[in-house]
Amino acid sequence: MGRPAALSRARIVDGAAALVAEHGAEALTARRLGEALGCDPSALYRHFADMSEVQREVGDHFLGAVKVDVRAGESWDATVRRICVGLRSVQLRQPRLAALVRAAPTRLGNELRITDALLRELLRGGFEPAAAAAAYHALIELTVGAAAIDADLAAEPAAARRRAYRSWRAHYAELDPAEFPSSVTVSAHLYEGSADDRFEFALDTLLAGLAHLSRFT
Amino acid sequence: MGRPAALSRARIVDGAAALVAEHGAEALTARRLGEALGCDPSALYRHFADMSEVQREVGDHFLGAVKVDVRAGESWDATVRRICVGLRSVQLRQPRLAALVRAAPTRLGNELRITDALLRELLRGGFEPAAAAAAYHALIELTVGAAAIDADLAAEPAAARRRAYRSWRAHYAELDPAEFPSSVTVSAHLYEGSADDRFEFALDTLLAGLAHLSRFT
DNA sequence: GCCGTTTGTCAACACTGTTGACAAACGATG
DNA sequence: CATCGTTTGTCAACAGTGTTGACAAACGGC
Repeated sequence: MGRPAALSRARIVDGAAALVAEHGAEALTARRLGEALGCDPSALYRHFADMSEVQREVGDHFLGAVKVDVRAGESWDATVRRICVGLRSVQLRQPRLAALVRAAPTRLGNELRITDALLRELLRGGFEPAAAAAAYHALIELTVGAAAIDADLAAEPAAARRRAYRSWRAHYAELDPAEFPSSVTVSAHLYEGSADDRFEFALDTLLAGLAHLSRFT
Repeated sequence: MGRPAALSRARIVDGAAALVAEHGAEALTARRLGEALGCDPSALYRHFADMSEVQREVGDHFLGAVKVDVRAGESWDATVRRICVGLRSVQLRQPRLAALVRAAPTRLGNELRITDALLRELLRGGFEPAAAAAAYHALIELTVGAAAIDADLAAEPAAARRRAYRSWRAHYAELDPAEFPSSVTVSAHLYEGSADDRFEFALDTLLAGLAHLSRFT
């Protein structure tokens, strides 16, 4: 019944993911996606309510790269750390898409997988369900949030990133010491090292704080 | 020399801030701003390189609402907490603008004020400059990052927020226990309470972790 | 063979940021 | 006083964006 479907949700998401992988998330527009799929842009609306629905699915598609397997002998906090670092790296690779996934949980396959793995490790680490939920939210806020901050610059080549950090550092160093004394004092260490270093320090510190809340400590 | 300027950076920023305060950040477009100021949209480009420059200045304008004063007898971590909570509340009030300010530090007046106050408290709290910088970055990543996550929903009325949280919680509760056992176990506590509660738990836990790194402990 | 449904096409609408050519209005100069 | 150069705002246009409603093609069931 009805004209045979050349398109499907799966074909559209695949095409969209390929487009994003090759030309970046800003290339994911109705017209470019239609061109890539050999159809009119408006045909997409037969399968998705709007473009943001396509973006959500593509976002979850990329979350598939995050490894959440259990490893024998690995402590709960080491596993949590590994999952958060992996989640961050995926989000940094597709900054614009990450922006769409972070506001609300997509509750699609890959996101559920990651959520369940984090909760699994927290329960294993001696957190009661209520404490595990609180710890989960704290970890996600830091991980996804920090990725949101670092995403734009992460898209630039490493040399440009270092240049930006150096220029910001210099800016703080040259402030008026009377008005911004602490900034001038600390300036040499602001934006020192990589964004990954800074995130991992924050994550380790948060995990240390969380560890004190476990039943096992 | 030259035609007298009816516009100025200050007038444009004021008009833009008023526009944002009344109609939200998505109303900040060249055409609407031109209309509000009674000039052609293209006149803005005589004073700003592009619209993102206007947005940065408006973003910093709103940061003026964050109180960073010192209070006699308040511990360093209590002050840091207060500043972070204040910063978050401003960012939640103007979610779209916050998105533009977070990728790179604007290094404009109000942002510098907040940065200096946080560093001041960390130095007072017994952190060496390098440690203070690391702690500052961790606090900013959590605060600004979490705001990025919560911003969209924060724009909705409280009833809609609670409805969204309840619906997500229900979704986790109804997952297949064989595939997502931990999610089902914890589901009753996911997205429990307000986003502010969750943020403040994360902030307190991070601050507890940081406190162990101070010279004074 | 017709009918209804599904599905893709096409043209249009209402937006967006941005640019280049033009004109008005001023201060300084001859 | 007239002229010149500079500054500043206006206008029209370009190249995009998401989205919608009318239309036509292609199929399964009757």
